Amino acid sequence: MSLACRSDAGTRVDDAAVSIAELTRNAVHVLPHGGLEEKLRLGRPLRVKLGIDVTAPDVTLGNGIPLQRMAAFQREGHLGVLIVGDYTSRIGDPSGRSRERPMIDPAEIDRNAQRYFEHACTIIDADRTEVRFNSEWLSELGFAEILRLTRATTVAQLLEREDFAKRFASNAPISVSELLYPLMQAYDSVAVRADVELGGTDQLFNLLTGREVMAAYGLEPQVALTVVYLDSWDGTGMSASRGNYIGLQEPPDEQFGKTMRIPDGLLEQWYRLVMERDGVPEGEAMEAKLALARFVVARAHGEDAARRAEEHFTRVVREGRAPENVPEAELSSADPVHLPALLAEQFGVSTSEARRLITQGAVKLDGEPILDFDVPRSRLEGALVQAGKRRFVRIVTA
RNA sequence: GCAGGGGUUCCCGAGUGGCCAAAGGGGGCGGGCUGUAAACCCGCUGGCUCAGCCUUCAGAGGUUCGAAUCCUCUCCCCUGCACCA
Repeated sequence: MSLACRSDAGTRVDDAAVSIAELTRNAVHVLPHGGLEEKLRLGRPLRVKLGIDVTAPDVTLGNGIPLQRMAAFQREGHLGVLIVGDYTSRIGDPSGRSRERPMIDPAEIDRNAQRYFEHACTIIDADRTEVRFNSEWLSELGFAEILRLTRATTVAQLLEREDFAKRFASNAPISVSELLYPLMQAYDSVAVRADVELGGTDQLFNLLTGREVMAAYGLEPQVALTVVYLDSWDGTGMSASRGNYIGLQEPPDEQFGKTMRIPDGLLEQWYRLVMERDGVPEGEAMEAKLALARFVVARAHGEDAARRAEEHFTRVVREGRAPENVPEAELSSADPVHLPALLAEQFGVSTSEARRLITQGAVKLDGEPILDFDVPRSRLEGALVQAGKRRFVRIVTA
């Protein structure tokens, strides 16, 4: 595996006025107390670990929150270590109900890891990041070694994890392999000699188990640093599996539009977590949200893209006009043209749905609603076809 | 292994022989209002050149004029009990 970005270069560590506050910004737990200060006093680049999920289709803005912490460490000269749980995901979660779920094949994991890394690099510093696959060490473990690992903790301790505790209390099943999960993750910390491990608040238990296990292996335990979760426009945590996410590398217009969709009540949280600003500027919520959207796009795609995305948003969404660059499509030779088929092809909907859109008056030809399924070719040539507010296509003659 | 409870359309969840492409809610889409916010209102939400036809209620058979609903077998999930290292 050749992930391009490994470098131990630049070991500048300012031990003095390093801002702990900056490193622990938006942190919920930093354990143990004083642990981070102690690590920093070592005067060498710290190894800051973060486990990443390569089964998900995209890297989200929510994933970006811990990545931003990693970036903060990197700015101080420390090293980020991204752990790809390829081995862990190969084991799979046996409690899942989808029996069919095929093991993700290694090639796909590689692709996803590469993509994750590229996306993450909009936030973190590629030159100070190491990407490791945990199969590298986990696949080497023999049974005796695994038993040694399990001796680092006890069932009672593992059962303290909240979801385990709940399930245990309610007699819901807990598989042994699930119980082993935290241990595998902990072993990763041993393998990469982590000084700090980052994670969402739900990871606290796993991060602390990492400390236990490291100690059992005679290593200085890592510092556990958890950060707040980012809520999405539906008020629940942003997650790739729920589909309520903004991808770090989504097209600018998408990122902009989705950001504008968040409820005003989330502005304060997003300013704090995403922009790392302490307060929302005075004035219209709308203005604050526009600034936020610009920030999100600019970080991923640059200032120019952010400006264009805002222009696009203003033009298409606020003013209801057609965008500047409308994709073009050619007509097949039929006459009259069957509109549902055209819409289905151009906008990726079923013809049944296309029919519904037409029936509901959502489809417009040059701004005029059209209610017919079949339209004369002549009427379409050169016309701007619109479905709803956001889907446009220009018909061109070949 | 034994006993019981389950598997319904994107999700939750009703439905126990015809009125079922399947209640209700969520989500999504379209529209109104607007700031692609919130709140509220209306419509749509399996597929198909669509007043009709086709494919869905874990899977395979069967009963019936007719099955998501009844029977048989299979698969899977859950709960309890047992067994074993």
